[in-house]
Amino acid sequence: MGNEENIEKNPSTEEQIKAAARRVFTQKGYAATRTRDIAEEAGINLALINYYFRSKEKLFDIIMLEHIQIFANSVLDIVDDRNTTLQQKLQILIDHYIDMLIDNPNLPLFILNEVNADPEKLIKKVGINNAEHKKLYISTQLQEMVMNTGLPPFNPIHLLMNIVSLTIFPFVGSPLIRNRTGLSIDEFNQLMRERKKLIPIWIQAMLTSGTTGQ
Amino acid sequence: MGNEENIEKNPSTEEQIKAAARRVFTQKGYAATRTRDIAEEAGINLALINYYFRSKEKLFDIIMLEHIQIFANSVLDIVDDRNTTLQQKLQILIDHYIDMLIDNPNLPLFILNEVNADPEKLIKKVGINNAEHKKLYISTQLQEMVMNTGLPPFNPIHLLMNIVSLTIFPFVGSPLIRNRTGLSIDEFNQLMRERKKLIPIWIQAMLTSGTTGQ
DNA sequence: GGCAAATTTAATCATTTGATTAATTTATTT
DNA sequence: AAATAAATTAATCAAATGATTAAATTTGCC
Repeated sequence: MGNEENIEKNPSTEEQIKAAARRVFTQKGYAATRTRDIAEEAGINLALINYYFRSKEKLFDIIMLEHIQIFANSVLDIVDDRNTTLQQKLQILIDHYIDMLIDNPNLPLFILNEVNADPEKLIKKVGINNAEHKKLYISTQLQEMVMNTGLPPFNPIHLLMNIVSLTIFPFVGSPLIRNRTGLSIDEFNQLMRERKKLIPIWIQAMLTSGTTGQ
Repeated sequence: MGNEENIEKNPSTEEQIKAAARRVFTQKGYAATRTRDIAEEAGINLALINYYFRSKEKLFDIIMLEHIQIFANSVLDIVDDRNTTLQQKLQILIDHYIDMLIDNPNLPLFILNEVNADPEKLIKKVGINNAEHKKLYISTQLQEMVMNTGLPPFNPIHLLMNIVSLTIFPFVGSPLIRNRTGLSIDEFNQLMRERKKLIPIWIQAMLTSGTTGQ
């Protein structure tokens, strides 16, 4: 009992707990989640959570890290691909994220909350070290694109915000949207899939509208 | 002691508690907030919270209701004004909301969370009765606008989502954005003020781009 | 089968937390 | 000023909650 090392454990129960924790944490957030909720959801004895994960917080950290990885997953590859145009990258990213969000609809709110609770802690924990700030190929492409349009100097932050807003926000607001419109989950998801085609068009329209920043 | 009626109370302490509760609840959410946090923040004795507000939940409901009212405030008037065009309405709404969000930056995440926790409960509590679904003048204007463009049939939900997304999401993501970009609060707010002019232009660009719905 | 390690369980602990109580202080009324 | 009501405080309660423990059970191994 009470062994400190991870010397070979039954992955089944451990994974059961993680799966339950994933569901409960993501749906209710850290503070509102009771370890007993997780135990019940997983159908296991309460003590097993501490047996396998030492503490509620350690378990949470694991789930959080996984979620961040889901979020960051493959994005670097897409963004740093030298064989795709900017437009192609945008399309691929939006496709990727909307599919991911349909599968994990309450991921964004969960992450936004934890970032809000303590931005430093999360960044540190996940370890998005600023070494990651190496020049990505997409940056070069953005620069070029801005040069090539005869448009007034261009603030890329607005562009980035817009893409992220248009893609993610509807999922964050989905409970309210669905409640007000009466849309079913399937109908809502169908709308989101429509946005895969629409968002790139809208972004393009913004760009050629002549103003995307001061 | 323990009187049940609201027969005249010192508004000072009561308001002090409400102000503290507003800050703490909005910043940490319901579950993570301890009544002791509120008492400390207000600089009053813990028991006074129950003396004035009966329970944590009752106090929370009051704060929440206030917040919703801030959100809904004056919107109906703007939206139902027969003397402004659709474009003017859009501009006024965005101006209004961005100013409000600069003053209350963590209001959206707070509300999104509580809606997410229990959509029914919130709607019921706030009492957005569907009687509110009377025909607003803006609906007529939207219809007309859609008719007047020769564009393919138009899904207003996307348009609404886009306006709300572009306006609100940057505030929800602000901790992350600021952390990543190194922007100060003032610089961030300046960006948001820029968006007052930009969002209507972008929306217009979307509309004339030929596709805003299936 | 028998043994040791790993896993699981039920019971319990110590804190935290929302709430209450009884006593004290302050304000209001007569 | 006395009496009454309102507001405030310190102490405490009961339930909830994260965590631990010791015993029981299961598993893997010879």
